[in-house]
Amino acid sequence: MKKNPSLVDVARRANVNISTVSRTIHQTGKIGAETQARVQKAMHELGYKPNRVARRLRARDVATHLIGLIIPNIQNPFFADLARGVEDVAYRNNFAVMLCNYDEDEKKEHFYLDVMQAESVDGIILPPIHEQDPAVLQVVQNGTPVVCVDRILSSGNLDKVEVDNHSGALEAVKHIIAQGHRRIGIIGGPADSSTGRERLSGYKDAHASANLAVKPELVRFGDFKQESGQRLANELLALASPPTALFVCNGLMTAGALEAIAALGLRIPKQIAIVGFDELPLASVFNPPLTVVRQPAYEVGQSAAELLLKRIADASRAPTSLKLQPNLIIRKSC
Amino acid sequence: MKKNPSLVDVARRANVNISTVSRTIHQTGKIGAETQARVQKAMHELGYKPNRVARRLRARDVATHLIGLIIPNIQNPFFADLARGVEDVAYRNNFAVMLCNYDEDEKKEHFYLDVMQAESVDGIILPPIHEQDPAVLQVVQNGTPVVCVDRILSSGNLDKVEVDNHSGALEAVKHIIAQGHRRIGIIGGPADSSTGRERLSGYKDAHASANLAVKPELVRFGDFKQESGQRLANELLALASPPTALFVCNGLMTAGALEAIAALGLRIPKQIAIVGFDELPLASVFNPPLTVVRQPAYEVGQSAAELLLKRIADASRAPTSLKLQPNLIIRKSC
DNA sequence: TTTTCTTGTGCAAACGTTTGCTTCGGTTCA
DNA sequence: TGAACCGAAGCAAACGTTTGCACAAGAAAA
Repeated sequence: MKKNPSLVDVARRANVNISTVSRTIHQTGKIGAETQARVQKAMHELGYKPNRVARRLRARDVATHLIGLIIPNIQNPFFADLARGVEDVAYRNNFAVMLCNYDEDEKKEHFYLDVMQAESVDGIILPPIHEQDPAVLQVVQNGTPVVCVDRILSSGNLDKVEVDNHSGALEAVKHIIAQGHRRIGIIGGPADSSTGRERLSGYKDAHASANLAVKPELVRFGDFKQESGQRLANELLALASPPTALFVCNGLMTAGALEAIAALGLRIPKQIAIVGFDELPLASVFNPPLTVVRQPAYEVGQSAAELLLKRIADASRAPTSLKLQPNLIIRKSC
Repeated sequence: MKKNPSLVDVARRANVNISTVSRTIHQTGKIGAETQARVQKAMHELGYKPNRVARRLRARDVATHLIGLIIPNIQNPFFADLARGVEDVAYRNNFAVMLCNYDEDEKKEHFYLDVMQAESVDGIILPPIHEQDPAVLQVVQNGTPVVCVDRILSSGNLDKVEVDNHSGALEAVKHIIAQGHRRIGIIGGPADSSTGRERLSGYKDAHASANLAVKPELVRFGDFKQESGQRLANELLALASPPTALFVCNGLMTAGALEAIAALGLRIPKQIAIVGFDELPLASVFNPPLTVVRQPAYEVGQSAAELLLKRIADASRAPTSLKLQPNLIIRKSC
């Protein structure tokens, strides 16, 4: 294992003290021009790369150029897009991103939260697993900047970026109703997630504004994974009087529901109409093309990263809360 | 910023030396039973969490439980699956994963390679951007364990996990030929990537074994992103005598090609048949369901992580090279 | 000439670990 | 009664930075 050159090596070669080298790198303090040149030369010759670990250890109070991103599931295209948004902004600002998946598993979320603190990242971006997550609050109290995305935390005065789930769902279900549907099944998210709740409330409000009663048997709660979409769609479609349209609250579950529909041989939209949350890679070329609520996932990631970077630069700024608008893309599935 | 408790705090509270605390944690050296108990108690009361940064700084020669994963694009489902494979294995072994996207951009790849070395990760998993990537070799020479996935490095005797691209493409194109097609367009990957080359060679060999000539105008090279799939499909389909079938060398480009086909209003498979590399989320419920070469992406990630962990544990083991088989899933698009 | 600023540089502490070495009391063995 | 050993715990160095402080030498001010 060849050791990387350190400050000491550079200093020795340039015949100066390590502090001079450090100050040359950071342009802090007064250093004579020709000394700087000598140091630069030595660094170059040795191929010196600062050791980020040592830097982080020493300077708790200084930006270490590392942020953490903890997401439920990288296989969900929504989060993949979001992650790209975060990463692109980070890269432009010379930050590295440490990305972890918690897979909707609270234990895993906590493990990664611990890891990130132990790595002393400059800040963390995450969708909290549910609205009162004491572990996240704990981190905040420790002084680590946190930006919530997608899902929010009920307590805690934090920077956050969310999507207007209520209005997205409202618009979608209004559209479904406008197509003449009266029995509309919903495959929702977990009841304790803010996104799940808000989308459900949009569904309910759309019913209310059309003077339609919500039928409890048409309301199901999934876990945002594909399998639950399939299972719940099957349950709904097996009802004595099944829904004529389905509103599915995320992309993966929509894919699952589509599988169920395909297996049953039902025709879309005649026998069963469907509107899903989240754009999917093949949605526009699907046959029929899918009507979906498109979330600006990439932009959510970007904004969150920008907010986090601002907070890292200035811990005292007032928390900002952004709400991005989704948009209903009407195609042929409803 | 509340400071996390350190070894010193624990030691003070338990009335012992920090070394005793450290040794209690790692069960190294002889520590009396009641001392251990006292230390445990103190750690618990203080909520002590070891500082990973300090640990990494101190112990260059000891596993620091952090591995790096550098991938071209997290928005490509193949890599998302692969990443999950890596992450699951890592998590089971108490390793954290630092994930970065280089977006097929060499400068970005190098930036992240630098970052990971500077973070002194225990090892790195990556698909090299092309076959002779000096930066990667440099890292290897520095003594950092590296496992290549998906794409390989021509020099360097490394652990690697690849997919049998040649046989996957061969089988797929043989199937296309067996369906009666004689003019088969290929939308390939970059010519300097091993995956691109191998898939192309499978395409050629399938032609050869059927005594078919490869028509140069039917061979196009994309960049594994969606846009290029769309553009090249349009080019191919605009030919004076267009292909009757398309073989598309990755999932994102397949989605792009599908867009082009949909825009042209062509019917699959009658007017244009299509087989793509990579399974896609909606492929099985697509209309018609897509015939694809499924790559065991998750398993590639798993195996790579296992290999890397083994190498971290024992630097002197002989490099292992794994080749996983893809399988052709015949559905209705060809 | 002496005093007071600059300017450029070095010294050394600190961050939180891990670990080789030392120390110290107590057994065991001759 | 020593010599030799052993088990338990402490001391201090090291990892590679950053940074407050000290210091020397020359310049400016008195």
